[in-house]
Parts: sequence; structure tokens; C-alpha cells
Amino acid sequence: MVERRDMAKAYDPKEVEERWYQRWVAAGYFKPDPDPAKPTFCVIMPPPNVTGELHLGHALTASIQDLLVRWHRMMGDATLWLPGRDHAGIAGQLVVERELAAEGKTRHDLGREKFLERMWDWMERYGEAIGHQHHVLGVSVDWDRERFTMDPGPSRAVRTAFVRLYEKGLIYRGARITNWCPRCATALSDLEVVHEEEPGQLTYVRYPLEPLAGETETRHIQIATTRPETILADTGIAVHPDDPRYTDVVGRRAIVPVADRRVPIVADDVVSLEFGTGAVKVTPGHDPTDFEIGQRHKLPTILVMGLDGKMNENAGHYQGMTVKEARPAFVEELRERGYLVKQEEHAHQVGHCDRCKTIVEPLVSEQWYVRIAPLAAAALDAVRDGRIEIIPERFAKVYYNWMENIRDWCISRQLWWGHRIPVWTCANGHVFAAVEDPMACPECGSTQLAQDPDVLDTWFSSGLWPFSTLGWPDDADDLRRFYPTSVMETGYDILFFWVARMIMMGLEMTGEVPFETVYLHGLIRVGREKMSKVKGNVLNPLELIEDFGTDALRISLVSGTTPGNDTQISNERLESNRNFVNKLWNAGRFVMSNVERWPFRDPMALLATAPGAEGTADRWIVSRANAVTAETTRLLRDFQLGEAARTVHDFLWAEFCDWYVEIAKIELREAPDEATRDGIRTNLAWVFEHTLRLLHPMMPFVTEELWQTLLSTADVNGVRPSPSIVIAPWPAETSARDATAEAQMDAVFEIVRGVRNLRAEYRVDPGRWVPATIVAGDDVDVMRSVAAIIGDLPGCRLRPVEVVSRLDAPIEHAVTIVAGGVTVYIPLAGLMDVAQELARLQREQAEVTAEIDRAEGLLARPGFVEKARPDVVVRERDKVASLRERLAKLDEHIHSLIS
RNA sequence: GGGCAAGUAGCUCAGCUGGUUAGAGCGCCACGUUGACAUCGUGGAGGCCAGGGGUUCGAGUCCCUUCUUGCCCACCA
Repeated sequence: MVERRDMAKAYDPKEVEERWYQRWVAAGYFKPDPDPAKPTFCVIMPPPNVTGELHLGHALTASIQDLLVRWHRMMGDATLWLPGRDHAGIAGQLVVERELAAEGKTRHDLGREKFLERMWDWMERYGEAIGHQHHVLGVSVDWDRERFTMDPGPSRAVRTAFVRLYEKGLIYRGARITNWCPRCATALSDLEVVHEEEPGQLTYVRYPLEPLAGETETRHIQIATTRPETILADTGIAVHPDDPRYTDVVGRRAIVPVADRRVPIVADDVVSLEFGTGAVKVTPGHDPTDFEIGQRHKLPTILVMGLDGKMNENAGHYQGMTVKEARPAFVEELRERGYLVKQEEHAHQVGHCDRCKTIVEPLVSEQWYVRIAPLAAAALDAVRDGRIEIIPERFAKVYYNWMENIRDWCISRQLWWGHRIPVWTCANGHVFAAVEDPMACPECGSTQLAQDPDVLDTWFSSGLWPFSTLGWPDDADDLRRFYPTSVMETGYDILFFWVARMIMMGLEMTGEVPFETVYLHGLIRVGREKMSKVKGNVLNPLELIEDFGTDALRISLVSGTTPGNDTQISNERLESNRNFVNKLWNAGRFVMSNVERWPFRDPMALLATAPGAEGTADRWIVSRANAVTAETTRLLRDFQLGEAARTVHDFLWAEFCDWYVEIAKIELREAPDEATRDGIRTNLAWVFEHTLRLLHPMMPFVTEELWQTLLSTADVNGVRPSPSIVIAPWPAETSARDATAEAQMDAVFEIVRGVRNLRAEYRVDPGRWVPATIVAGDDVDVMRSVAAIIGDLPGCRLRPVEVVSRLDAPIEHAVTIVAGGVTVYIPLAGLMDVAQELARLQREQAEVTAEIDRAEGLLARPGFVEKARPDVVVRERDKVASLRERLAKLDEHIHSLIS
């Protein structure tokens, strides 16, 4: 027998939350059920960057995933949620470099080895911090399976994937135009460059044409550029082939100003006829478009800028200057030498490094690339044919658009922190890739080997995450059991960075989709703005938890939201959800204070039948609980998490607390015997326990605390309940409803609302009891059974309540309520005013009449009865019938008041 | 230049495949506190669902269009 637990008057989230998490972990509840017969549910946690503390975005991801995971666990699936951490390549290196900078050092002062040691220290420190924060959030992950991208397992997966792609010819090395961040001193993929519009100048420059034989006057061609300093690297001029202005110069040569180089004028489709002068300088070394033009027309590539972002030896006396310095100086020289035509203000898109915001310079360098087209084709099919479902659906279109226009992926980074590219060159120049560090060149046996100094894009390892964490490339048990995983839940902002790459890599490496569903959540905003450290409006989840509790934070993050839509989080919302937690707690206190010994039975066996009392209200609440279970389950299945949360929230507050608890108080008081009382208590406990399980995935801590408390009173009577709500069964769906009880209670609610309304309107002293007579016609028996409830509910105060089928003699000075199919007479001596009563009834009469008109208008509308769904027609007809009945009664009362 | 989202009560947002009199939280007004809860209860005020057009028996929901805001993508230098 478990000792009965006491409940504190005030709920203390902190104390409760700290207590349960450790117990859950220790008990092993977060480990997947080993039973191989069970269906699996697997979520791989998106590895948070180990670049600092968790922010609200992480809390959002964690809350949604934990909701899904806990729900599936309760559904009986063998559930695995695998936690991970990411080394965050460039971002990670950047934070440590900043730390070094504060000490006045650079990574070069330390050297590669020492620097990497420092990186590892840092990662460990912050990895722990993140782990702690996840504990506080209550994530039900299997910590024993935690993975870090730089761990031996995932690292070997990275090498294996690289080697496979390399040997298949899908990875190549080449000198191509790349995005270069001068500050980070590394190449970047297209995705890591963020374009922002900036004011700038469009500089018009005239290039002399090389004179033709016999041509006496020097002709010029005018171009426009936003980056005049790159003129020094020009190797051509391009015009549109259909541009009549330039047909006669195509094929001739122009002389590049200052550089004094003769370059061909070529015709190319990409040149716009409208922009600038219609002629464009071609600078293959420093512009992606120009690089392609250069390729097509076999123009040479010249670099005037080095990897340090400064002008190089090809820039003549501009060597050593930064772009910022060189540009005005060069324009000045153009002016002096008569090449400058004009400069115009011109806003244009400038690429910045995603991480450090430095302006990115496109330049040609040797990099490693993934030939992406074949991977993208397979990834497109997987979504198109439905093997992967993206929620919300609209992001599938975004995905298609990106995949269809994808360009080769630059995967080499000139960083130190990351997975080293597993390619070696031997003394004899043989180049080869290998999974294990090689001792000798496989071709010539040379032992003089040099590994490529570059590391891989951090997203390369992330792309393997759904299977590298499960043991790939080995034939691991987890991989066999849990792959493909079930849901990939993450923010839409990394659809391309991560989701798309996982799909490509997953299909290529395993031949299977990495996950069946992609659920994309929105971003969290504070006020109107996106959270960012720069703006200083980052909300720390730990602080919010301190103030409101984890459960309140978690439900705030999932309720009232829609997949893929951004959400605002505010103190008001957090407060209202903290109040909800408090409401639940207090409802629990009420239940507990009444339930001495709860006859617990296996919850699975209890579903279809009302467990205890047979009263109308008791049958009603059980029927409603069943309906809410079905609805909540359906919504969760459809990933309508916000709606699911709202459904249970409203049931608990607006039905269970506002009505049933109040009714139960009355029933317990009025019950004729102990057996009846026991029935009511059982019912109370049953519905409450049921609701706790529905709420558990959304607010795990308070529900566990209450559940354990409730269970401590349970007379388990041979049944073995779950030791924790974490592994308790999800309430099963049942079609068991009690339509009669629901209809009868709806009538009760209508009457009660009418009474409260009337008291408020007549300003009856809230403490005063007044008698009432209910004229119920054929419903006299039902009304008698609920008369005490109607009389005693808060705000009613009717006593005595007499129920008759019809009135023998009129009641003097009574106000009347026509509601729920009955008439309630309330004599209000001293307060009743004929004129006021008449006005009130007439107002109601007008409302009912209007309503009848509307419904009859609908029914009379041509085509409605024939074309509308039958149930809609029936509903409207029923409505008209009951409204007419009500109207007749109102008319009668009005008539009697007048006469 | 292309695409997407949002525009619903004073504020922040729900509203699934079209179907009662459009909802919630917060805020506001009035009243209420001796045992679940003032982190509360009861009652109330407050919305031509951005504008216009269309489809339909029926539109917040579907289609077209305009406006406003935000975001994403893109090789007009």
C-alpha cells in the first residue's frame, strides 16, 4: 500500500520539477521498450549548436518533440528520442576565436593542435550546460544514446559517406568561383551567404575599343559596375546577342582601363538589355555570373584579391589595400585618366557571411564540391511521391523550388574545427580518400602522406545525423530497428540547411528516406521582432522557467500555435498558462480531498462505461471525457498540436472545473447514502485521472505529481497500475457517448445561465435565497433529478425548488425564464417590476424571433433543402421547432403580464 | 524579378477537408471571498473576419483582384 501523499496548498513547480526528472531518468522510462513486436516511434533531436545557451527556439523544439514523444510512448510504441549536440563548425570556431581575441590572441598564435584542444574544452563545458538545460525542460530523451557530431561513431560515418561519394564521383575538387569570407578566411556554401540590400553606387566606365585597321577615331564601349575595383581583373566584355546597339562590336576587343589589357567583347544571353548600358564587364575571378560567362567563352581568370580580402599583386599599386580602400582610390584614378563617365546611387544586394556578417567576396579558389544534381533528383522524388510528408504542406513547394535550382555544394572549409577531409596526397602525387587513416599510398606504397588541411562543412555531418546517430555505417541494432525515423521536427529556417541535406544524404547512403514526416515549426518572436542577441531581446528559457515553471512554459509554446507560423511569446501568455497549471493543481486538491479510497481499475478496462455514479451529470462528464479523448487523439495524429492543447484545456477548465466539480459538491452533499457518494467520488477521480493523462505530454511535471498523488489513494485491488504516468497508457478512443445525458445537461446549463443572468439583471442580493418553480411538462422526472443542482450551483441560490409538470395557478410577482425546454418561475417580492419584466421578455422574444426568421429563411432558400447536407437540414428544422416552442411560451408570459 | 505567409474583439492569437448566432487568453465594466482555486468565480460590453469582385443553397474558410506588413528565394553587373 502506497502511503497517501499530501498536497501542498500552493503548487511549487520548482520543487516538483526537480524531483521527477531524475526519477524518470533513473527508472529508465525514456528508453525504448525492447519488445520487438511493438511499433517504433523515433525522433532524432536536432543537435543544438554548442555555441552557448539554449534559447526559446530550443525550448520550442524540445516542447513539441517531447509532446509527440511522450504521447507515442503512452500509446505503447517503442519510443526513442535521441539527443545530440553539434560541433557547429564555423560558428563554434568563431566563439572560441572571440574568446581568444579577448585575450589578445588569434588561433594562429596557438597553432592547430592547441587550438583544437581549446575547442574541445569549450565544447565540453557548454555541452554540459545544454544538457542541464534540457533536463530542466523535461525532455524525455535517452541520454545513454546521446551523440556528438565529433564522436568516433558519427565521425566514422562522415568519412564513410565522404569516401562513398568520392568513389562514386559525386565529390570532386576544383577551382571554381566560391563565396569567400575574408574574416573567417574560409569558403562558404551559397546558403551561408545572406543577401541584404545596401545603398551603393553604380559606376559607369568607358572602355576604349582596340582600333580596327583603318579606323582613325577611337571608339568606346560603356559599362556599368557596382564593384569598379574588380575592373583590374576583367577579362572580357559581354553584351546581349540581340542588342542592336552592340552588334557591330561583338568579336572586337576592348582595352581594360588602367590594366591596359585587351579583352574580347562577347555575346551572352545572361546580359540584360535594360540594365545599365547593356554592356557588362566580365570578371570571372570575382563574380559568379562572370565566371560562367568566362567558362562559356573561354576567358581567362585573373584574381586581384587574395584570401585575406586584400588586393593582391595583380592589382598593381593597389596591392595591400582592402576593397573599401581600393574602390574610391581606383574610381579616382579612372576619373583622372578620363575613363569615368558617371556614378549613380544604386541600391543592390550584397552578400554577407551568415556568421560574422562580413561582406563575402566571390573569388576563384580550389574547393571540394558535392555534385548535387543526382542527389537532389532522388530527394525531390521522395517528397513528391509522399514517402516524406512535409507539414505544413506549403513548405513542400519551397523545397521543390530550392531542390530544382540547386547548385553544387561547396563542402570544404578552411577552418580547423570540424571533420578533416579524409583525402591524402602521397609524395608521388597520388590522391586518394580513405575511411581509416592510411599508412601508405594504395597506389605506390609511399608512406609520405599529407592529409588535406581543410575541414568539412558542419552541415555535411548534420546531413547524416538521422542514421549516423543510430550506428550507421555499421549494421547496428538501433539502425535496423529505428531507421527510417518517424518525425523530423525543426524550424522552417533550416529546411534547406539541414532537412534537405538529410533527405539527400539519407537516400544516397541508406537507400531509404531518413524520416517519414517533417514537421516545421515557426520562429518565436518577442514583440514584432525576431529574437537576436544583437537586439538584446533574447528570452532565456531558464529565467522563464524560474518565473512560471516548466509546464507553463511548455504549454505556452505549443498552445495557440500553428505549424510553420511564427509565434509571439509574452508574459501574459505565460501567466495565463501558469494559472492553468494552478487550476489543474487545485482541481486535483479538490479531488484528493474527497477521494479517500479510489477504486482503481485498469484504465484500459474503464473506458466505455461510466465508472461510478449514475446521475445525469456524472454520465454527462464521462461522455464528454470520451469525446475529448477522441478529439485530442485525432488532433495529435494530425499534428494539430495547438488545437489539441486547447481542447483538453477547455475541457478541464470550462467543463470539469466550472461545471462538474461544482455539481459534484452538490451531489456529494445531497447523496442519500455512502454508496452513492462513492460512486460520485469514483467518477470524479476517473475523469480527473483521464484528463491528467491527456495533458501529460504537454505538461509532464504537474501531471505526474498529481497522478502519483491520486494513485496513492487508489485501491488497486489486484490491478497493477503503471509506476508513472510517463508510461501509463494513453486513454483509448471510444465511441461511448451518452447523447441523452449531454442533451439534458445542456438544458441544465441553459437554465442555470438564465437564472444567473436574471439575478444579475435584477440586482438580486447575491447572498439571498429565492424560491423557484420549474414547470417542466413531460420532463418533470429529469428536472426533479437535477433540481437541487440547478438551485445550488454558484450564482443561482434557488431554494426551495419545486418541479411540476404544469402550473395550477399563476404565481404572483414572478419573473420567468424560458430555457432548456422548461419555464422557471422565480417570485421576486419587492424586486419584480412589471415594466422591466415585460421589456426583458420582449427583448428575448425579439431575439428568438430573429433567430427563427434566420433559420426559416435558410430553409426556404431555393436549393437549400435539396442541396445541403441532410444533417444540416435536420439541425435547422429541429432548431426552428424548439425555438417556436420557446417563443410560444414567451408570448404566453408576455400576454399574461399585459392582461 | 519570383514565391510564401500574415491581415479575425483594445492587445496576442485559434478557427481541420465550406455548414449553428465566429472563439480563447489577456485587458475592460459590474458583482462576488468563511474549505479546490482571487494564479478564482458569476454576469456583461466589444468583431460588415483588410477592401472589391466571383463560385455556391450557403464563404472567415474556395477562386480572382487590390492594399498593408513580414519572410524566403534569385547570376541585372
